[in-house]
Amino acid sequence: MKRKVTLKQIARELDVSISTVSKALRNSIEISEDTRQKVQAFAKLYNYRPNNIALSLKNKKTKTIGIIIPEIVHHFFATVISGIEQVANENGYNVIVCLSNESFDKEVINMEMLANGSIDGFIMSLSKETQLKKDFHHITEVINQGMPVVMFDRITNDVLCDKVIIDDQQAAYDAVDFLISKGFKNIALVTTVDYVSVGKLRTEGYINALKEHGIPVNENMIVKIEDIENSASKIEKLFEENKPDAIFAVNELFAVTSIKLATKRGLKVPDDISVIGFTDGIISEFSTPSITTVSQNGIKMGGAAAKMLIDRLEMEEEEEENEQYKIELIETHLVERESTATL
Amino acid sequence: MKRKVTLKQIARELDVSISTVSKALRNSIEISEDTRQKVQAFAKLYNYRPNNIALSLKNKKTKTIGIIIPEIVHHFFATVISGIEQVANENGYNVIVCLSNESFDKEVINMEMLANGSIDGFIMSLSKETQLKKDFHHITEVINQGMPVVMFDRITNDVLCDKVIIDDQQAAYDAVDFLISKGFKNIALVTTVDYVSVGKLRTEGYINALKEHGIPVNENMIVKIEDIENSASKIEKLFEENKPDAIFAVNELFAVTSIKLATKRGLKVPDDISVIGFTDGIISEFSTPSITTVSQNGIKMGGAAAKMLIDRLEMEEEEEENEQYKIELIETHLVERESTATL
DNA sequence: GAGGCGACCGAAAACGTTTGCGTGTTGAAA
DNA sequence: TTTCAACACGCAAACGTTTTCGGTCGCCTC
Repeated sequence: MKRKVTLKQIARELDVSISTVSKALRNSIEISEDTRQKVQAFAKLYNYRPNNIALSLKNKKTKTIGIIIPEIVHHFFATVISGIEQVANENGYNVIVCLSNESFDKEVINMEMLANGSIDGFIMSLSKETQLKKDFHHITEVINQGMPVVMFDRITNDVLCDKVIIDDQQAAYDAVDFLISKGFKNIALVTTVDYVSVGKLRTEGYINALKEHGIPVNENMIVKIEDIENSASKIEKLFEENKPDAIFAVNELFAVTSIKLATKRGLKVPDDISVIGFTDGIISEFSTPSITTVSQNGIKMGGAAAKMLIDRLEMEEEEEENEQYKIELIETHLVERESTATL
Repeated sequence: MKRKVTLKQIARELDVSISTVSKALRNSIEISEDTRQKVQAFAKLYNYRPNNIALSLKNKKTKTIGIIIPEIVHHFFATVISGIEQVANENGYNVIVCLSNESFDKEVINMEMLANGSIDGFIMSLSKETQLKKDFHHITEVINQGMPVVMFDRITNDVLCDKVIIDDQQAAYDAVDFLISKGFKNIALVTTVDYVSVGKLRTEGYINALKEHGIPVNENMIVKIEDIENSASKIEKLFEENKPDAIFAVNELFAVTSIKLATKRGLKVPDDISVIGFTDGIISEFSTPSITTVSQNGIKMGGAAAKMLIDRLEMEEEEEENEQYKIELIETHLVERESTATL
């Protein structure tokens, strides 16, 4: 077992000083051609690689991005990470991933853990609990210490920082507008409870679309789901009492669950009822029928977030002063599949 | 913007030495009660936290685990990460994730990047290209430098290290055995190309199950898929020429694709044909019909891998010498859903 | 032969910790 | 008054780098 070789060891072997070795390896003109060759040959032979930790300490830069998300077993978040990782890698950064599991406490602990020098900046999406508590002190604290933060998807306006989002309201509007253009008038909404920011915005988009087309909003057509496990009865009640001819669901899990329950009642999708989901994930693509959905490009979101963070990290001090926080909108588009028909 | 405070700054403010501050914070009896109080109060006020990088450099431990996987947009790998992260977190470790995107080169680059001090050990699953090339020098090199590696799922016997796998052959055998017990005799296999280790093992399990029940193995009933995009024609040909009454697919993507193509031909699942998949992911659970599958507990695999790695990392030197490499088998079980019937 | 210059190299500081050991001050015992 | 613990604290090294600032040659110039 040959341990990693250090500058000091090379210096000792070759009977020169540490600084000479360092300079020789970086091709400094201060060092004679002769010594340079010798050192480089030796370094190559012993496969010398500078120690990242020592470099980080010296440069006060870790070249590492911290990601804090609620869950990773969730196609959308996985695609975002994928997008972040790609851009990060292209720029010589690594990513370190922490999961809050939708818990406020774990989000705080993870942030504090990483904020002590392990990373250069954060990319994060809020946990449900954090959104519910509206307590963002852990984030503002980190920002106050000079560590940049980029929030995506589940954001809050109470924190000043760069953000990457989709226009949830517009996207929802477009989806419902699409249904209306297909001739549906009895359109139900399956959404989250209000404190989930994206759920709320999508709900607003739904309402706006109906209003603009002169369709009255019926509160009974709006189902708010807290917990997917216990959602069945609420959705079944919707079918029973309101007989919608179309459903707009704010995520793909709600969409596929709605389809399953509809099928169970003998309703055919899309012949008897059309369904549109949100978030173009595995489920929408592979379930039968495949689901028409608002595609939210996670790769793009992640990439944009990473780019924003790295840009800020590599900004000169002067620029930093007069740089405003930005909000980047990632465009969405409707992917039409089998779960929608024309009335 | 108040920058992070260091020992040095506290020392200067309080007019004591750095070592006094350090010892006071660690409650050393060397320091008087008085000074201790003063230092701790000051540290608390300014929210002092030791710098992780400096600690890493000193202790030669980063308390960070490197994960290298082919993809993250893949439910199974996401669950594994989730399992790793949980166990790692409980033990005070962070995880840093790198994706090889099934590329040998990227796998090598990522490993080299992390091996230079950034992490204490690796948990990894091989990329397809690496499995194809059978070139593992980057892994053995890392191990030779004294950095522990735990491989999971896509492993190789050419590298000596701890491993976490499922008994792929047995699990496949059980799945096919289940189909046979339901009365099926015309069982097709949709699998990967041979160099993917798990695909090969599952294929062997399929063959064994048939043989043990005296069912002849028909090569035409075995479809090997290289690329999911171009798989349709091969599977369609299978339906056309061999009319299987059941299909065993070695992953859920192959299973759902088979179902889709069957449905397209007018075959009803499970009335006309039964399908069993592998890997219990989102698709199996939510597609219609939901898919009977061999459940491969990613969370458990990840947790076991993390535990093995951490155990080894925290082993004393003496133990380390006579410690053998272990292979841990994670049990699988069949989840029966709607895609299988009794003949 | 003195001064200057360029080529080549080393010492040391710095990043932020921890820790073994040395040292000064005190109080009490002799 | 001397001696010796005990106590409280500081010094310095160490982890592995990079980089600034000198320093020592040898050679050239006048």
